[in-house]
Amino acid sequence: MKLKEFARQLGLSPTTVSRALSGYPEVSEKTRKRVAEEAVRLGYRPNINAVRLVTGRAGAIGVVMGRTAEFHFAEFMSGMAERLDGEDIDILVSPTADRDSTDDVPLYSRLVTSGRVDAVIVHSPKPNDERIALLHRLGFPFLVHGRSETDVPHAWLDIDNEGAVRRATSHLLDLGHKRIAMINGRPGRTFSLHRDKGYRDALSERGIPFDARLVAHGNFTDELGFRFARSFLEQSPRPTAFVAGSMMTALGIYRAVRSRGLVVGRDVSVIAHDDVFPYLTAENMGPSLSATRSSMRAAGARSADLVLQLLSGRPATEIHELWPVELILRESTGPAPPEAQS
Amino acid sequence: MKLKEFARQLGLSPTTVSRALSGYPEVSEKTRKRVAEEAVRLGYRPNINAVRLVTGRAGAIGVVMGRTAEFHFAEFMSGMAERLDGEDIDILVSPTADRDSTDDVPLYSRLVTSGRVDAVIVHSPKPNDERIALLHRLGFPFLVHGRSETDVPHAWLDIDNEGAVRRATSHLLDLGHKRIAMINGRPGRTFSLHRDKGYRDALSERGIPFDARLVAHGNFTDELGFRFARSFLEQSPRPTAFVAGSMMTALGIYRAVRSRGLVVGRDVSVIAHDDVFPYLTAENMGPSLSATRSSMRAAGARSADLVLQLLSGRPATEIHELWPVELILRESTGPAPPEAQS
DNA sequence: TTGAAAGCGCTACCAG
DNA sequence: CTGGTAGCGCTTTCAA
Repeated sequence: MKLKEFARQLGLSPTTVSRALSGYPEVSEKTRKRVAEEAVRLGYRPNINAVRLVTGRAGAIGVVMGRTAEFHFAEFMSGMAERLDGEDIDILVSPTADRDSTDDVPLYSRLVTSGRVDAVIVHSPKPNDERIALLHRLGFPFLVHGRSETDVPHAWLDIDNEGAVRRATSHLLDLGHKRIAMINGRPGRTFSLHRDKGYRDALSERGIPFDARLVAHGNFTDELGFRFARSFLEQSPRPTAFVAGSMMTALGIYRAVRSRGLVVGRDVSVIAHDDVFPYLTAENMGPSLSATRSSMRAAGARSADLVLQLLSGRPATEIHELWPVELILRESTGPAPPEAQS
Repeated sequence: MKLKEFARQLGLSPTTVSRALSGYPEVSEKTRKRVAEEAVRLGYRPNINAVRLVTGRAGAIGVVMGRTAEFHFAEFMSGMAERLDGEDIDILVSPTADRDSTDDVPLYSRLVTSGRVDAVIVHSPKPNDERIALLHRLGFPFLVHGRSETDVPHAWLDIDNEGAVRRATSHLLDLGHKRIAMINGRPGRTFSLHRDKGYRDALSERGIPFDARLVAHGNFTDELGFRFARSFLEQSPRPTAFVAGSMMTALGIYRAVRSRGLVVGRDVSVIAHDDVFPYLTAENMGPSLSATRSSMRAAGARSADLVLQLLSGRPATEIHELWPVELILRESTGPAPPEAQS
């Protein structure tokens, strides 16, 4: 059913029907109501592609899915979907075969010029991120999930990675730990750098020297968590505590600790960052995992919300949100073992 | 830059340019080449919404993201993206706030009539799935990832869940296990039913009676894996082996086994289904996890491929693929402990 | 408050 | 092989 046909059945002009459906003020309440009801009854829905052509809006927000970050990503998108429900805005996942293409500049370029999306969300930026520069140059609306250090003004939403890790590390120091290892995220990303900073600052506050041999960077996989933890535990004296970038990393660390005949929470303490997954919970690990905690789903929902604001004209320079991170203590953290105290 | 303007700069008609860019055969090779080069040079890209309006194609494949299945889902989508790269077809994730909305019929209905997508992929069907009936009724192209038992002819891609679990169970029986528990997926879904069947058939082949107290159904989370495994292990005699529906479930089982002071691979054997995640690997669990294995990413890529075939006219009735599943034995499986043999 | 008509940018039919 | 042109279905001036 087309607009023309539908309008004729109502005895109205296409103009009036269009206005009624779009909620324009100049249509009488009575007419609007009638149109709305009949649309449902007769199953009339405007052709979305015609609407898009004429309005110039794509009706979608673009995201680029990198191969490495995807278990976070699904949660984020889920949150977006939650917020976008009923908004008539879609989420467009940009196809790419690239391995680590979250920062594939040509891809963003294509996405923007293709007219498929009204805005894009940039994930895991670097301090000096080319994607941000590109998007700004093109004058295209975008929101950064994370932070960069670019001069370019832009909208962003981030969690306080630095503060979270500082607190986690300080807490371990409070417990008497002196050799604290950190298995951080991909090198070069701002969130990893912020976490590095939080870690170093906490150490230096207590006058504990930074030891580069206790810090590693890489993707958030159980595999790397295990490998790095194994190698750290071979040092002498070995670390008595770990700060980990993700739940998957923590799984690897737990396994490494056990494989050395040690016990998590007694011989070795672990604090990880928990993005709050429905299928893998810090509380349910054995022993339950102390964690810095911030919901990826909530970030996705709020990001969608902010993009919507951006699209309705709120200046990007006004849109900056830094979320605090909770530190939740469970069984995986305990006092440093006596032999390490000495 | 619009087509008209671009064509004028080339000294050609819009018609010819359009045809050249779309690869129509009636354009001379020379002209086509020139047009293609100039398009890149001048940065001309057809307005996608105009193309969509006039062709009636949406240029996107729709997927509905359920809240519960999402860690599989990201892998699947990643695979789709891999295949769709360069095809000028997007993946559209349909926004929904519903908890378990993978089979939200009104949602599919809206998705189809909205004109946003050319085809949809249906996940985790039930034997008699309403979504399939709906899509068939509407005459809309779709591919089912999984199987149903409906009479409606349709395209599908599935893995051999029944065979996989039959082999896993048989293997455990070969090892002397007699009380084998199964923690399966969501009740009512065809894949869960197929796995149930594989399990029961393997038992009955050996004349071992089916015991409903050893089977549970639910979402694939570590939490449920743990809870079910705990409760099974409280039985007397307790099960000496588990068949698990997912890696997350297996994590929960491992923890439950350990929490009872038992050892996986010695006191209790575990085989799980592994969808092959980059961030959590069966091989890296402790002990390494024996698994039935089939790549979700590969399924996503192939599904996208099949949808493309569907859209280019291949009959849905021809598109049926059943993928075999590997059984990979690692350390989590071993002979039934002697006391259980008796 | 309602309607007529001019496009949005492109494809595809029909001519040449 | 190339070009003119009629729409695709809708929104939005402008006029009534």
